[in-house]
Amino acid sequence: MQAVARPISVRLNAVIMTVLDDSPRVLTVPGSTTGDAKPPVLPFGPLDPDHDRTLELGMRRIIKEQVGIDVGYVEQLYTFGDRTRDREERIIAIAYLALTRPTDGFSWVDCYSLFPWEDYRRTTPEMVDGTISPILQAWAGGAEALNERAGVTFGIGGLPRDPALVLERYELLYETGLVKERERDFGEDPDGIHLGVPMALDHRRMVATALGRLRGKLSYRPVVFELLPEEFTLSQLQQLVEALSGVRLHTSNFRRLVDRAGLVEGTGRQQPARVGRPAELFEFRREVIRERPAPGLR
Amino acid sequence: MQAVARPISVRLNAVIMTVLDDSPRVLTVPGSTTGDAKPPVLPFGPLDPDHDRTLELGMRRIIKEQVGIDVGYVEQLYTFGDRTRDREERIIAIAYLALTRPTDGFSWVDCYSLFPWEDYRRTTPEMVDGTISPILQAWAGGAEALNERAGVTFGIGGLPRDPALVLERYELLYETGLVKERERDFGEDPDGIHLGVPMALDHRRMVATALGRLRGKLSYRPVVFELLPEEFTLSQLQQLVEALSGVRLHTSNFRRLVDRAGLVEGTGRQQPARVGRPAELFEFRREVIRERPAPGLR
DNA sequence: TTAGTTATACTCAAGTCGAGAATAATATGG
DNA sequence: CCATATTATTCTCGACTTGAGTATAACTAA
Repeated sequence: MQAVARPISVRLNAVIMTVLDDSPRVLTVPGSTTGDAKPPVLPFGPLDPDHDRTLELGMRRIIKEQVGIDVGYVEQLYTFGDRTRDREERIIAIAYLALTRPTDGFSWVDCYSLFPWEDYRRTTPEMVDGTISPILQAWAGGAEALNERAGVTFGIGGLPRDPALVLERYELLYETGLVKERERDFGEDPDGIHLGVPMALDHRRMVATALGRLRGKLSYRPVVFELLPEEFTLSQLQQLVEALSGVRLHTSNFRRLVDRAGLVEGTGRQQPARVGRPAELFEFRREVIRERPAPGLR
Repeated sequence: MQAVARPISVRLNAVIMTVLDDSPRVLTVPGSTTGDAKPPVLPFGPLDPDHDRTLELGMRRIIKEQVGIDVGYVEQLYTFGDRTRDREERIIAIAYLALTRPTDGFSWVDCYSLFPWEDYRRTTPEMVDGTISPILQAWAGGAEALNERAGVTFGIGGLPRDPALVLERYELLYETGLVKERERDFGEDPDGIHLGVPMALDHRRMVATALGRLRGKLSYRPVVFELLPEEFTLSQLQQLVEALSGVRLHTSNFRRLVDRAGLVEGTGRQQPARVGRPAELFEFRREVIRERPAPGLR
């Protein structure tokens, strides 16, 4: 009594990121979820098996059709395909990360509204010690067990915290029911504490994957320059890196690093004066790509 | 005059790796390619949309069915889906990396027979300076243009070479027609020089992705211990890392690193004596996972 | 007992990193 | 015109890490 196999549909999802007003942001589209609450939705669409020669070209086509922009940097992130409850078809979602300079007229969602526990630029977010730590401790059954995973992923208890573990932290909150999506997927604890703004489907997980990947890439690929204008100051560069990584950096050490890495070249020109000493304008040294196997800001 | 859309099939591919006789190896199955030459094939099978709850569980099922083993470490690598010529269906292949200790009775293919340009343990492989460098130079149109990409990916011309760029090097050889698969896919240059043992479909590309990922992971995840017995000597550990990374390491610096990283713990026991001074047996310190966010051998 | 072999420990200069302090060049408000 | 605030840029220095070489230890085989 073998039933007809459930159909599989392959879909491409775009996490288009930028940095705007000192925050990493992700592009969302109106979305058509039924019901009152309309959580943000990433651009996505089905693979066209006849016309999309490669997956990446298919992704670019969908972005062009839905958002109207040609993105520069595109990179495959991860393929999501866990079965979700009561769905007629099995969806395989191939997620891509794309980078673009900030463009007006789009709905750019602040990543730190999605993941408020990820922004350590001012101080440790209050919710980490105030909410996450005690709840994870109770969930894990005591401080001993907590350290097993939570301590090190969230950097609780004086342990060092790796900014790139964005996905690991999101997954941990998902498992403990601290994000709304858990309730939606399993019907658990509708009155529980829910942190951060939820998104449709597993889109927030995709953004977590993207931000984590991007943070990791900063140290060995010159990706930041995709987000900057042709000419920029070193302060702008530093603020961009701080926004993405969610930590504050020591200015003179950062400059030394940028300098030693050979990533930029002074133009001699100066930024139109505002207040304070005017800054020199720099540009990306493209040659660095041929000089070093892994150029970045580690 | 819209024809019926080409059907899409989703398949899971396993790159099951081990280290045997000082070589990284990948498990292949008999395969059923038509024709005389039977290039090695990776285990793969279709996703069962009704019964595989997650992609990873589907992959484990297929490995169990086809190879008969339960693998420990499993990680998603990449999803391949470029359209290949004259095929009725569009194949989306989700590739996974799995690690296992060496097991008898399987066809373990030496990765360095697939990628002979990747083993720098004795010396720079002869083919790099002898074959690859001049051909890439001619292809790129002079030394100047070569440096653009080839110089830095292959470490030609005194440039540093990153062992983790296995995929980038394979792709470059593919583009220049130096691997057999290029001829097969595009019918180019059947009499050209072809380096390394080819595999079926895009399986060699998958193995390149796997080896590159594994080399990268060595430095921030304690993956090597998946490949070692419960107790091992530091020499065994070093040889394993050398085999995977394809470079020779300075012994006392390696030991210092392992020690400082807190990865192992002496058992007090000694290895059954062979020749020379007997070595102490060590075991993996699992606690390291709770102590550091990214424990490994950088 | 000697030579060969493998394992393990010590040393040291060069380089890198983290943190703080000092100096420079502008605008603004008296 | 001068003091002050503000932002940019440079220096310094100790602690730590890295890369390479050298020395010593513990065994087997002859």
